[in-house]
Amino acid sequence: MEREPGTPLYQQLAAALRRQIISGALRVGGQLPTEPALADEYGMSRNTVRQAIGLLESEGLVRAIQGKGTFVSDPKSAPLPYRASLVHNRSQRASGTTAWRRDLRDFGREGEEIVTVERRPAPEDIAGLLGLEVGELVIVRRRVQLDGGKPTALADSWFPAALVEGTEIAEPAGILDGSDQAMARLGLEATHRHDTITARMPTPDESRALRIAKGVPVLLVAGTEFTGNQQPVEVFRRTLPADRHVVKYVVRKDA
Amino acid sequence: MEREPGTPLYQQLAAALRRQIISGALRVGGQLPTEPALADEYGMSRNTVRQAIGLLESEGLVRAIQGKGTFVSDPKSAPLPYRASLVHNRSQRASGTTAWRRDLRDFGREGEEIVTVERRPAPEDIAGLLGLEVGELVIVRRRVQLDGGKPTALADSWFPAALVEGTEIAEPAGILDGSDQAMARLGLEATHRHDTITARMPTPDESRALRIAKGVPVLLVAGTEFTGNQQPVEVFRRTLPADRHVVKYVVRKDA
DNA sequence: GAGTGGTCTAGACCACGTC
DNA sequence: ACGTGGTCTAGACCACTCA
Repeated sequence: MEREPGTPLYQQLAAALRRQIISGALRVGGQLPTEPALADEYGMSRNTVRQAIGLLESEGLVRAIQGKGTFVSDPKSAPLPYRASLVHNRSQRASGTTAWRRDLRDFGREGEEIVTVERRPAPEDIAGLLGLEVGELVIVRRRVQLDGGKPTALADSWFPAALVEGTEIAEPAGILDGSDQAMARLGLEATHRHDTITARMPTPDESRALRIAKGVPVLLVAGTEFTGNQQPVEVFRRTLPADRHVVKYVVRKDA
Repeated sequence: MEREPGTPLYQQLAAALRRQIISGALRVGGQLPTEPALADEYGMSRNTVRQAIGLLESEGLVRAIQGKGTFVSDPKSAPLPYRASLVHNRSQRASGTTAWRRDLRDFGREGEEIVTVERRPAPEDIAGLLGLEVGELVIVRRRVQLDGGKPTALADSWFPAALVEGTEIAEPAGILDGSDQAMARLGLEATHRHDTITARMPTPDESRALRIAKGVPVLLVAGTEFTGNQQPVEVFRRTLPADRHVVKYVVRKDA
C-alpha cells in the first residue's frame, strides 16, 4: 500500500481492505488478517488498524467477533420479503393466515409472534393519523415476530378503543388470520392504505431486541388503514432490520 | 454518572448523553461540552470520550464538526416525500412534469437533474429483470437529482436498446414530463410496476456524491415497469439518503 | 493457555474555524 | 493565537473462543 500524505492512514488501510473485499481477493465469510498482523504488515499501530476496521464495520462490509476474528459479511444474506402491497383481502381470507406467515412458510421456516396488548391514551402522532383527539383511548397490539425462534421484526398496531373495545383485537391472544380480517368481522373492512417508508440507524433498544449487527439500518414502514368512507381504523408501524427484509409493492397505474 | 462495572465506560457515557438529548436537556442544535471538558467532568481519557461520541454519531444523534464542536442533530430534518405509487399516468400527462419536480415545487423549491446516457451490454441482474440475455444492449439514463443546487438523489434507469434506440430516451437531454411519458409516446405505456425497497449504509462513493452524514443510511428503491402484456420495459433504481427522503405508497385492496 | 478482538490510558501533533 | 475536533502512537489489561 502506497502511503499518500493528505488522507488519513486508517482511511487508506480501509480502502485497501475494501478493494480486496470487492475484488473478491477476500471472499465472503473469509477471515481478515488479525489486528496485530495488519499493524505489523502495514507498519502502523493496532489502534489505527482498529479505526480502519471500525469504518468497514460501519459500512456493513465486515463483522468483528471477539475471540474469533474479523470476517467478510455477506451483503445479500437471504432477505425476507415483506410484501406490503400484496396483502389482498380475498386471498388472505381464503388462506386463513397472514401474509407474513405464508411468506415464511414459502421459505421453509415457521413464524411465531409474541403479542402484548395495551390500552392507553393516544399519543399525538397516532391520534392525528386515526382522527382522534389527543388522549382518547387506543388499543395497542405490540408484536415481536420470531423467525425460527429469533426475533426478526417489531410490528405495532394502534386501534381506536371505541371501535375495538371488548373484541378479539383487544385480547392478547394471537389472531390467526390477522387483524385486518378481525376488523373486517367487525364491519370495519379496510379498502385502502397509506404507507410511508423510511430508514435510520437502530436505537440501542432496537439493536438489543432484534440482535442487529453494527452497520445495519432499520426500515420503518408506517401505514394507515382506511375503510371505504375514508375512516381511519388502524395505524401500524413495522421495524425491520434491513439486512433481513425487503419491502415489496405492486403498483397499478390509472389508465 | 454512576460507574457500573460490567458495561464499558464509553457506553455508559453515551447512555448518559443520550438521555440528556432525548429528555431535551440538550436541545436540538445545541452544543455538547467539548471533549476535554467531558473527559475532565467524567474522569476518563479523551479517547474514551471520543468513543462515546462516535457511538452517538453512528446513531445519527449528534454531529461532530472539526474546529467548531459537537452538536445535537435534528432527527426529523424535513424529509422529502418520494411518492412512489402516486405517479398516475393521467395526472402526470396533465401536469406535463414529473412527480419529483411537482413535489419539490410544493415545498417551494426547484429541482434540476444532471443526466448522462450510456449504451452498454446489460449486466446480469438488469438483464434478468428486463427479460434479456446477458450482454444484450441497454440504454442507461443516470440522473443526479439536485434540490436547490445540492445533490439529493441518484436515479438510474435501464431500457432495452432494441426498444428505445434512436428515440429521445437514448438522448442525454432531460425529458420534461418524465421517461414514463416518453415510453408511452413510443407505444410502450406501463400499466403496472413491481417495486422492492431496502436500506443499507452508503458506500464511500455515495457518501461523497450525495454529501451523506455519518450514521445516515440510504434507501434503495428498485422498480420494474411492465406493459399490459407483461413485457418489462424499464428497470430503475433510486438511491435516497434516508434523512432527506420518505417513500410513500397508496395501496388499494381487492374486494 | 494461546490467540482473538474490546476497552482504556496518556500524550503528541495536525487541521479547521473563529477571533 | 486559541480552541475545537481528527489522527496516531505505545502500551496495558480484559473478555471471549477454542484447542
